[in-house]
Amino acid sequence: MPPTAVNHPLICKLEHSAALSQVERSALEALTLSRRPVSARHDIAVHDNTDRVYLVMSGIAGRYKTLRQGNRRIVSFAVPGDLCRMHICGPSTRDMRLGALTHCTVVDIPRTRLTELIETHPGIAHVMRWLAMMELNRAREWLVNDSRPADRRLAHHFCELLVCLQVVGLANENSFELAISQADLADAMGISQVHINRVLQGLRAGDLIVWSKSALTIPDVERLQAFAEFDPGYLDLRPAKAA
Amino acid sequence: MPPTAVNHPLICKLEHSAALSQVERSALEALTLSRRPVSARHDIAVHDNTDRVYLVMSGIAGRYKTLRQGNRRIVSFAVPGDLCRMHICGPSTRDMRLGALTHCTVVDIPRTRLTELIETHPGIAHVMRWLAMMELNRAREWLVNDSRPADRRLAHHFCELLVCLQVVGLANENSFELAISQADLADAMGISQVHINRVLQGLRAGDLIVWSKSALTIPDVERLQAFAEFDPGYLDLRPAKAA
DNA sequence: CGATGGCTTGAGAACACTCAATTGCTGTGG
DNA sequence: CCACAGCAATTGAGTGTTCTCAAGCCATCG
Repeated sequence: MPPTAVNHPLICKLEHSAALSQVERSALEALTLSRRPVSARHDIAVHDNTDRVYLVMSGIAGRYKTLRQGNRRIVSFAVPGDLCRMHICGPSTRDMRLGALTHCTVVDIPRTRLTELIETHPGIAHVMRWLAMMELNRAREWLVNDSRPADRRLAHHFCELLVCLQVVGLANENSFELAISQADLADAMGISQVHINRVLQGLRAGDLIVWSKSALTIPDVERLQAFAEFDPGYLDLRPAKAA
Repeated sequence: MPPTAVNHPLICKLEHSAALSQVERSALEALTLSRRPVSARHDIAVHDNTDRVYLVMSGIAGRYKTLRQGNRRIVSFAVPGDLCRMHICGPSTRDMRLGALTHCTVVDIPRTRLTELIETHPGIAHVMRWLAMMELNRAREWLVNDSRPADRRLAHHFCELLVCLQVVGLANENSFELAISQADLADAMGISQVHINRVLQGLRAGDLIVWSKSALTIPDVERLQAFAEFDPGYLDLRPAKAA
């Protein structure tokens, strides 16, 4: 197999939906040559610039909005392979921001070039539709998750991260690197920093997770999934990559 | 102007994104001839049937999921003109349900016929992409909303409902019919029935809303929007319908 | 008249918040 | 090597929100 499919998180992820032709893979790869570092706690997207799409190549970013009261709500994580600001029209989402939670490497993609690719390559158009749908499923799953008690909610996030990082080869069977802060996690769950600390301690005490030195390990994945009521179906990933 | 555009909620809503040709309007209309009543508290969608899309013509429905613990979380409302179960692939969303909150009239649309329309009419394809994007924006806005205190959160839902119903001509400047129960509202907000009752009393006491006899009136729309921190930008509706 | 479904109220417990202080780690400059 | 600043994690204490359980009320409908 070509090394590009393995190393390139976007292609890696998209091919969990449907296989791409070699031409399509190359076209996508050509889009993502020039990379740019973004340090933690800095915004990736220029606020009112809507003619660019951003691809995360490494690190973890977050789509978020800051409320008048001052608290920030992260509405989704963007891990390597995730395209951001795809779905924008007019001045609509001008107050939804995109920031790096850890140090990130990103690619700026002109929206027009991506549109061209979609119009000329049916395979790319197909996987992009799949992407939009999966993002919607994911957002609604986060809403459902918001109704769960905090400990199960947090567990659910960990389960989702595990699967999403496995897709791009950044997690093994039961662990992955997670360098974000507790404050970021709190903002993603909609609870306070003090409280997430105590919830984390609860999960640790129950041997559901081990999180030290930026490495998160899940001793018993099935047990954590059962605890979180996690069912990966909504991510709609094919069981395995059939080269 | 033709009466169909005024009376048909789906066309009415889609034309807030971009104008459709007369041929496209007729094609959509032809899809939605046979209507079916669904009484309150009954599911609209057959659980594991994924080859149909549902269009709400009257009443209010909700997309929801029931958690193990027994509580139900509504992740979005479907008002007249809303297409449901558009975005499904594989067995993914098998546990996300679609139920009528009030008495509803719905149209069952074979997914294949809608796909045909999208493939043959570029205008329809365009507005469908807009629709998917708006649903994602909306879901993320609900997530942000979940971080607000309960009274502001409820106010935000009312503001959104007002705009969405105005789009299809089911709300006037500051009021609309709202026949759903407090329990439904509670499930949409992720709080208990007892609590929503008290939050409602708070909004009523502050003269922010009047809700009696299934009619919701907002005495001062700007004041409620300010209270809820509501900005309709995420719905991406054009200011007015230009015939 | 009784049944039903929805709304309202009370009371105590559980959960999550804020404020504030402490600890530990890490990189930097002297 | 130490002092220091900055950031993240932790802990305590008191407060406020939201929950559950339970009962009562009020329409509507047969």
